[in-house]
Amino acid sequence: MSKANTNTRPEARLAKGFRDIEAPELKALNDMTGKIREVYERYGFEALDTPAIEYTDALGKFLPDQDRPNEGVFSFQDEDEQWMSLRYDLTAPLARYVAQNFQTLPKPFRRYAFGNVYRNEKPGPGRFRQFMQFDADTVGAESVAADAEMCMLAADTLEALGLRGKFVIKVNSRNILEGLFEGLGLHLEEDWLRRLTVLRALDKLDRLGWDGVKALLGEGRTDESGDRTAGARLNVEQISLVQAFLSQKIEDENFDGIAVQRPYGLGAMTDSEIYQKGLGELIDIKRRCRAAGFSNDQVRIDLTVIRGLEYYTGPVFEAELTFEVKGDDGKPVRFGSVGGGGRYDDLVARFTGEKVPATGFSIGVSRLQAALSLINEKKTEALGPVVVLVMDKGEIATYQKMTQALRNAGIRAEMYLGSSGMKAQMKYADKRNSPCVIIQGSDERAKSEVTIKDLIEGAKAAAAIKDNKEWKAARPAQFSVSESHLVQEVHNLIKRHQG
RNA sequence: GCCGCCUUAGCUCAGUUGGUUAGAGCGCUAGAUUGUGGAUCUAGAGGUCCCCGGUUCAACUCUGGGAGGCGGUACCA
Repeated sequence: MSKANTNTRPEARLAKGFRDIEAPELKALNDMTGKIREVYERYGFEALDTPAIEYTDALGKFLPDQDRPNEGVFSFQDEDEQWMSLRYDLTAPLARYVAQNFQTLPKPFRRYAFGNVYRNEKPGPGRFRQFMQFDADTVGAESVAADAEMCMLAADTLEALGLRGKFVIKVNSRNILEGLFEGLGLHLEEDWLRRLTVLRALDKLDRLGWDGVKALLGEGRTDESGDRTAGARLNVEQISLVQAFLSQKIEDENFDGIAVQRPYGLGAMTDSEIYQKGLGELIDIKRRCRAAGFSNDQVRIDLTVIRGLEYYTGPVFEAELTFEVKGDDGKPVRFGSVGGGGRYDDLVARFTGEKVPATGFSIGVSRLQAALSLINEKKTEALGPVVVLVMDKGEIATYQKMTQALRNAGIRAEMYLGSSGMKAQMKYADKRNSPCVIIQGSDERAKSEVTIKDLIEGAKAAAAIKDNKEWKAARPAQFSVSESHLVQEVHNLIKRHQG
């Protein structure tokens, strides 16, 4: 290839917001999803896989008043000019599936799903444009019992992942917030934009604190970079009402009974029918969780939980990690929520016109894994395959036979497939993290033996040896056995290293 | 989207107040060691100094624009 062609060659690069996952992380991922799956199965959810691509209208993501899809979703047109999109969550495809198979499904329908979802947004630290979710949903159950179960499922799942005492499932209800809006005099029809702004502001409470949120509720806020965010233009009385409202203590420390402490002046707001409905839901969920043996630390009422803005209609949940980890720069890393969900009673109705109650919980697998990997800082690297060295190209059949014998005994093994000499083969095995290499040159062959070199022991021995010649003469951590004992000896060696 | 910072070897980064052959560490390849990975030493390969235009005798350096990356913020089912 001449130099002139250089600029026509593509650059080998990852698409922005996407990433490669290599063996050690893949293993951790598989372990983790296995544990989640086990809990979901135990709760009685049924596995369901749906495609990564759906028709855009089925996902409900066309821009308002336009025949173009929402910018946040990856979309393209097929040859019929129909818009298709990569799924951005697992709930919208579920709604489509339920609507399509409504007649034949058992109701309530309870399924779990696991897979990659895609969002066409600016990636950030720990935020990618492809990431994994693990969802469980109950469709067709109106009872708040179904919501309570979601909280239990979430708690049990995080317990199963070894996070006992390190997480909390926070619960709130949209109906509570609806009560707040009624109290503020913001009505659904004429004030929906301000209501949205209020929700957005409250959603930032954990990051900005009350000072920042108050600014956003009022006139707006200018951040450090000089970017201006418009506020909800509430007046001072309204803002302090919001703060007082959200600071209500709904539960006492022991939660033997529900103790509602109302700050002064909230009477009118908390008397509303919709607020009482929400309060009833929260108390019901708490009672059920307590009865099922979940503690106050595991499932807690928190009126500041907002969740998504679009489709939730009742209780909402958020799983949050409560421990702090310092990043490479020594600054604490925020994980935020690693999962969430809630009741969405209108999603299937988009297709059928029939209102179908549903509630679900979703784990952000990728984010949770990032958090877990910071706790278990030392990730033990998995052993690679045993490598059978090719000492003599004329004897490849013999080497292949040895390799196959190891494989048949359930041992990961491979014959060196490159074309380099012994030294390079050793380096290769080292890089593969092989437990040992198998050597049979003419010396061993003459005696019908093989040499097994233990790379892990060898590495330890090498640490003590300064002089290379001496070390090589000693040939540490290797031994010869008769050909017939090869499999057994390798088996023993691997067993030793796996503890 | 908005604001700020950044872009020099595979990686992490020096450097040139604008001057001729652009450096280091790590990594890689090879040799010292003709059948032995990880220590040590030596050598070698590897660069359109992000791209396009402008100023200049001269641009990797100054300037204008663009792209990409990072961070904050906004949006986020």
